[in-house]
Amino acid sequence: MKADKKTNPQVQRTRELMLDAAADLLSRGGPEAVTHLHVGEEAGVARATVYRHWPNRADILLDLLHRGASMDFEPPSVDLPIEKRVAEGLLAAAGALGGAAGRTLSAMVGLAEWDAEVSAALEQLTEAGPRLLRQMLAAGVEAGELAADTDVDLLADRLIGPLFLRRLLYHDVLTDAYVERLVAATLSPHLPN
Amino acid sequence: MKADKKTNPQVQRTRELMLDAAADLLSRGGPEAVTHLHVGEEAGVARATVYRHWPNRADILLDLLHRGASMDFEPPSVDLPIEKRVAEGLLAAAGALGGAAGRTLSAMVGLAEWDAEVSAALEQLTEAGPRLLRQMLAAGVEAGELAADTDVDLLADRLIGPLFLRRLLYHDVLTDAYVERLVAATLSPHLPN
DNA sequence: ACTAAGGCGAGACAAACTGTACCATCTCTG
DNA sequence: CAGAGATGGTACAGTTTGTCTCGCCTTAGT
Repeated sequence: MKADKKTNPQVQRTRELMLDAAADLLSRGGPEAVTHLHVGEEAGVARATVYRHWPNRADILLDLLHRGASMDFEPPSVDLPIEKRVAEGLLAAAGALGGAAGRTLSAMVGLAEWDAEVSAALEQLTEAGPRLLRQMLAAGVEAGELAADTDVDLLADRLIGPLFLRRLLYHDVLTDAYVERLVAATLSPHLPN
Repeated sequence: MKADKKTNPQVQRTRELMLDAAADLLSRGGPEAVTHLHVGEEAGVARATVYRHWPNRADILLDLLHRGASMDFEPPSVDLPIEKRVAEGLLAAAGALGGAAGRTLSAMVGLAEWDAEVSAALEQLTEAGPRLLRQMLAAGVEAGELAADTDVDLLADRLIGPLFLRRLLYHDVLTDAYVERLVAATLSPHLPN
């Protein structure tokens, strides 16, 4: 037997080169710029090689998204009050949205509407952030920091929704002040005091 | 002189035919399906004619979006309490998002990130809904239905954001129950009672 | 180090798509 | 009715897409 595709260093090398090029193209020119031709040129790789790795253009984008799924947020220290913990998490998310991740997300939103696979990838990708937030909120409820009848899912939507709205639709920069005002306004009614 | 392009019925006829076809293509196959070739075939119009009306593909989409900018919402009756008025408006918006307008919006979000003209059109298009909502909220503040120190812009974001989040990112259907829970949770702390 | 398996580079190729030009025909305006 | 102009249909060159082949190079196992 020969080397497995997943361990062959030659395959991995060209694959990384091509994905780097594709990520750059996506960030600079949007999904339509990610073609086999462009990726090959940008990566210094034969066009046929790009086709060998990904028969369809959508496959390139999917791999790109799965690769960039490192949207992992650190759970903040538990010592802080719930407001600070939530604000910290949302600030990290807001920062990520401001960079390349925001552009990638825009691209995915536009693609996911008509491509089931991209839609599934988007679902998987966007689940990470909210899940951590829901865990934080659920912990807050359990600890009595939030009202016992709090609807955690809805509260998570109400915290994340405005950030996506301003970033994706309004193309606004998400300032720290905005996030803090949002957290304060959304969370304070649920606080016991 | 001959007829103006804007009043010539021949021009208007083919233009409407092509825009109808383009709208159908956009809804069924996304922005990439809207090509001069496809629009011509779908509209039963010569390909050259499509080029005569719009030299670039982006121009077709822009006209499509400006045409579909009839996202006008009726201001609800003033007799109802502020919660009901807001809920009514958001329910109308949620309904619109569930149909073709939602798909169009998805497409625009994906395009606006890399196309300044589409971005401007999106801004114009998405300003209508929030503006009416802000007016409703401002009227509520003025009438004493909402706390005097209410941040109207932020409150509007907090009402609209979750809807966009669930529709565009999670691909969920926006149920009436969800909208009502959202309005109740978001608005109740600002009510005077 | 040697060898066989297999990925890669380079090019050829047909097919489809893009953008433009031309002209005969049809429609609108006055 | 007549002229201006828009459309249909076709032709054309240039580009892009997808597939294939062949010789070279890297890799894994001996």
